[in-house]
Amino acid sequence: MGILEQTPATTDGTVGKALAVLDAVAAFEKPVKFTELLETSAYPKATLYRLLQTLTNQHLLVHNAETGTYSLGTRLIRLAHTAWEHASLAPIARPHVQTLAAEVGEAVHLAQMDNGQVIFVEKLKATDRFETLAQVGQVAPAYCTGVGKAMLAFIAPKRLDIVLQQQSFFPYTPTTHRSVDSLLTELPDIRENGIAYDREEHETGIVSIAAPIFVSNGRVIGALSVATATTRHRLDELEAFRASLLNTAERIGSDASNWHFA
Amino acid sequence: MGILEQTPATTDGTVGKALAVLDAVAAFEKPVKFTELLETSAYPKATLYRLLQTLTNQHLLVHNAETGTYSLGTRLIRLAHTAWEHASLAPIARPHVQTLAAEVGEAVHLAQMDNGQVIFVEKLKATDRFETLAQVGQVAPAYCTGVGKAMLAFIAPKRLDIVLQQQSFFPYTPTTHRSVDSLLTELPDIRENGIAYDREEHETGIVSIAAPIFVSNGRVIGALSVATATTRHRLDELEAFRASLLNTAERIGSDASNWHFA
DNA sequence: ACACTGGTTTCATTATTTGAAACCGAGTGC
DNA sequence: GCACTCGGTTTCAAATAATGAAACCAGTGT
Repeated sequence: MGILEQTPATTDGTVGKALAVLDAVAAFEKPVKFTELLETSAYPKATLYRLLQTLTNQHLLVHNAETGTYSLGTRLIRLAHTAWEHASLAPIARPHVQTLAAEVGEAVHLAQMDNGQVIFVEKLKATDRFETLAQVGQVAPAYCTGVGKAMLAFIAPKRLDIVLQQQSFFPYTPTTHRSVDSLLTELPDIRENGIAYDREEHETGIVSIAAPIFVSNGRVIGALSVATATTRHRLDELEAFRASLLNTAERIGSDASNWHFA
Repeated sequence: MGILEQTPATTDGTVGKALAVLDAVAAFEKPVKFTELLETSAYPKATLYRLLQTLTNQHLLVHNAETGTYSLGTRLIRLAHTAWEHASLAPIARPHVQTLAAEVGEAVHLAQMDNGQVIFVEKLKATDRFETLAQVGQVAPAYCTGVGKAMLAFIAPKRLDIVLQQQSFFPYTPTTHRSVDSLLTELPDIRENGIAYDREEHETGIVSIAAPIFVSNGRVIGALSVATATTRHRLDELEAFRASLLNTAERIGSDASNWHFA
């Protein structure tokens, strides 16, 4: 496998194609008509048609006969529920995250690395009664988030290379890292302190302090952060949560070690 | 298509098989070894092997090299996030559900029908700060839940027949409906009142009052319920929430009508 | 009636999937 | 050390499913 793969999605077989179509549907913000998809997708009419049929049969998509549109099906939600419960750190970490959230009174985020991106598997905010769960499952870039950088700093060099290539370095804000090099200079610091900061790099007005989560053999399996709006706290005030944060991350890691993460 | 299909899962193509394998993995509570799956699955060694590889390539599964186990991948969580946001009632209903939850001070559940089962797309509890979101995506039987019965009472007769066949009528508690007939006798009541009750039919000590949610053309698209433990309230006390419940259901329905449900 | 647009089906061709069997590497017991 | 089993992986010809150009069907507007 070359350093730069020609086709990133090595379209393995029919399943790959079907999944690509599924993603295409997901990419639209709303129910999508056959023709709209046809323009997007690389497959000829008949093929696309059959793929859609298959996906619909499988309840991954739902076809609304009246409007002739396709949207994502409920099977995905069901699957994801189990995925989330079994494959993610969330269930293990939940009690610890809750304690931390209650203690700091700010939003606590739990994230994992997913194919170069950061995926939030838990978001809790003690003050606000509701909200939160709308965002579980959200993804964000690794290079400009606290949790992302916390993980980047500790993953194996070989994987780091790959992941770095997946970063876009889009300049979300003035402080966003705009190149691999810029990002790389920060990582040693993070490694030394075991703490990463998001200095409004992803969203203006949002800062966070993040810590990696290690499993017993030393591998990073996720990261935990306390985030706040600059209108509420300055970044250096988050420093106050540093000890609790590290502590919680530590505890989650050890719990995870005794469970399904090697 | 006969009323009773010989093969319920008409294994369409490779995609169907892959999905079946995915479900098989999901069915296990923990990371699963190749051999364990082999025993379960109907496919020969080589085939299963390749399907697993494909799924892993596609990040639907994750393969842990050290322990040689497969578990559900993060791509599912990501997909489901969008599925949940776009395909479910949840985003539309959220504000209304929140208001209701705050008002009644009890757990509010929002559910949709999914292939004969009830799938909870939102669960909120005003008192308890956290909890809840662990359960979004959970499924439950239709015949013994408030939301389930609320929907059953109003779906098209043709669909009702099919859905009824998908019910197990497992007697969870003494009050659980134990046959189609038993359930059917209750539906007219529900239709008349526009309200369904769960009289500890699914779980001892848990009762609920539920209302269907209609879209402008009269189709049911979901149901809303207020649930409580019998230790906190008796069923007839839930009656107090009836008006608010119906009101909220109504409002969600009309919002939904103006959006992607015909 | 006529030409379109949007979706569905046909059918011969092509490429993918299939699975029995062979293979491989790492333990394990002897 | 050697034969042997236990996962897991790969081979290769045969079987099957996917493909896509084109034909075909509604509806719909004109």
